[in-house]
Amino acid sequence: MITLRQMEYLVTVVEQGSFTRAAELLHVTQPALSHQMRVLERAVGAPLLERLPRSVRLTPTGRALLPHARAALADARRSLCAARQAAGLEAGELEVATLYSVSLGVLPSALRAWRQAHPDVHIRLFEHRHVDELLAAMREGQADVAVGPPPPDWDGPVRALGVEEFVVVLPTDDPVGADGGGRVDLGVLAEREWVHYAPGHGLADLVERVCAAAGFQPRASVRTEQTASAPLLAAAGLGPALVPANVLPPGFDGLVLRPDPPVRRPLTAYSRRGGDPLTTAFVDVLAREATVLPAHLRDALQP
Amino acid sequence: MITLRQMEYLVTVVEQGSFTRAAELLHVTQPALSHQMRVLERAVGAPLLERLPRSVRLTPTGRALLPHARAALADARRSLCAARQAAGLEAGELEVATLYSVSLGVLPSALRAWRQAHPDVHIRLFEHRHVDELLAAMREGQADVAVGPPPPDWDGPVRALGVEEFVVVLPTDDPVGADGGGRVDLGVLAEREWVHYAPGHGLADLVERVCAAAGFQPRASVRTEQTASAPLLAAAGLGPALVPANVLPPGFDGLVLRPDPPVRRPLTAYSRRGGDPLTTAFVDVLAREATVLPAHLRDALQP
DNA sequence: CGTTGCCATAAGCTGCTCTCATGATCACGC
DNA sequence: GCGTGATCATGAGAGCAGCTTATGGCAACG
Repeated sequence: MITLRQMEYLVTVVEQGSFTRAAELLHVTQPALSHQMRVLERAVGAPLLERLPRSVRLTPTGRALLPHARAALADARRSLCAARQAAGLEAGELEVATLYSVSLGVLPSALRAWRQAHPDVHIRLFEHRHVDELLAAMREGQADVAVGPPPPDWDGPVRALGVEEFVVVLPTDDPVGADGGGRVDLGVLAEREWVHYAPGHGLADLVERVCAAAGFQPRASVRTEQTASAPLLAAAGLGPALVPANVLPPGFDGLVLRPDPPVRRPLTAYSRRGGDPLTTAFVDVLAREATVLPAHLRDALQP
Repeated sequence: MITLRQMEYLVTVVEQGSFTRAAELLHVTQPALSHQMRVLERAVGAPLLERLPRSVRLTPTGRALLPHARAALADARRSLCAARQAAGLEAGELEVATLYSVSLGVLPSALRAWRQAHPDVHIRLFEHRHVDELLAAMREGQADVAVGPPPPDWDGPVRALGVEEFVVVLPTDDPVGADGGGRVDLGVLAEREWVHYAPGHGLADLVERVCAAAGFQPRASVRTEQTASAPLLAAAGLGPALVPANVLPPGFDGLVLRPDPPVRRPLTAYSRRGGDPLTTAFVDVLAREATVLPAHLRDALQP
């Protein structure tokens, strides 16, 4: 059975007159494209393309097939478009409220998937420094959906997205990393000066609460407003920082330790009751695509 | 990206009003169908089907999508049809000449694949008892393509299909099978009465030739005109038979031994020069699909 | 003649598509 | 009300398809 993908590949090769350029456009490698064209030719039973040294041209067989291939691709696009219009998903604007750290760590992958599936639905993002701010804004009707910790006394739909894990960041050569098997008792860092968050920043409260549970109040070497700065400053030697694991990029150059006991924060997507199809669809994409615990740290953080 | 298969599945479910019946028609299981409908609904972002206890009905979203799905499927079929018509592959008659044993062992799988891909191209089969007969018929222009051993002094295209392996068949409890590790020196069977082939049958010559090389002339308990009978008669105890491995069905109830030295016969597809697209396409299918060495004996027969 | 451009092929990895097994829900008949 | 049958959903596992990386072959060009 020939596939829409094969037809799309053929159309692109013909338009570009080159396997190599078509492969680039399609975001696959040339051998994959070459192979699929062969598969398609075998399904038909005759060559569709004539490979010339510096170009590619259609055979008469290929010329007969091409317009129907284009039509099939157009029909497939129209089927999706018509279905989405019927479901109210084709266009519009979706308002998303969240925390700074979430918009840095968890959201990007979900937003990427969403834009791919719904290119004409605009996203408007509201960022908040603190959990309480976020909830208050939602109660006042700020956005269609919020992404944050479970909201107390919320009467609309609440969808669990996963549990964020916090990690301690230090320079690669910090002596605390020499033993402990990738874990650290926060009490060991009681005398350090910490990379802390600015007052009113949601993670400041979390750091205070966690250190208090470990028996000390952290002194700050620096207080940052930007979640993304904290791991960089810590790796540079300004002191330990406690950050959500999901804000660390792959290949982050620093010492990453798990606090013992673990510091975790569940994340949810919550919206108002009687939500529209767009919001529902977005929450579905979030639940599927949000990178709450990034793959490159998942193995290291599991018990 | 939604696929033609998903659309085909949806159309069939809607026409049948039942996942179970649609799955039967499509020759897949119900869970596969159920899963693909879910995948499609996720790609769209909204339900397409409403599952009722004894039936299935379309949602408004599904109703919007369906006509375009039908159109895409129709365009895909037209693309294949148009391409094949341009290539001269859509209809017609193909004449195939071969040996009795080949039409029994090697050809069926290739013909099955051919009929699937080219349902409107009729096959006319000419069977011959002997290699020389086959070649003479082809020289006289009998068929479009012949399947048999390499033809001497043939001036058209010759395509190798693989090498047939011959095996000795005996009853399961024959003492020759007790040692030898699945192999047998034909000389050991010199005093036996053989299940032989009728004079003029191509395999009669081959048996005579092979036994002469082992130093004896076989006596015949029976001479059969039918290649398919030989293994059955041998397994029933009328004597050893030498048959192409590919005529043995899976689960054949008999002792199967490899002659030592091995007895092999290459097979080719040969046709006249300047052959038409249909013949070329058929030879391609043959080269890909012909079961020269069946999978269930392949491991046992390898060195 | 050497270099560059471009497609084909092989090997290996990952994700998709299927099957089988099982569970949940509903309708129907006794 | 209970048992049975029909039907779709979900989970686990196997095999296959589709991809990537590496490499080779061929033709054109300087």
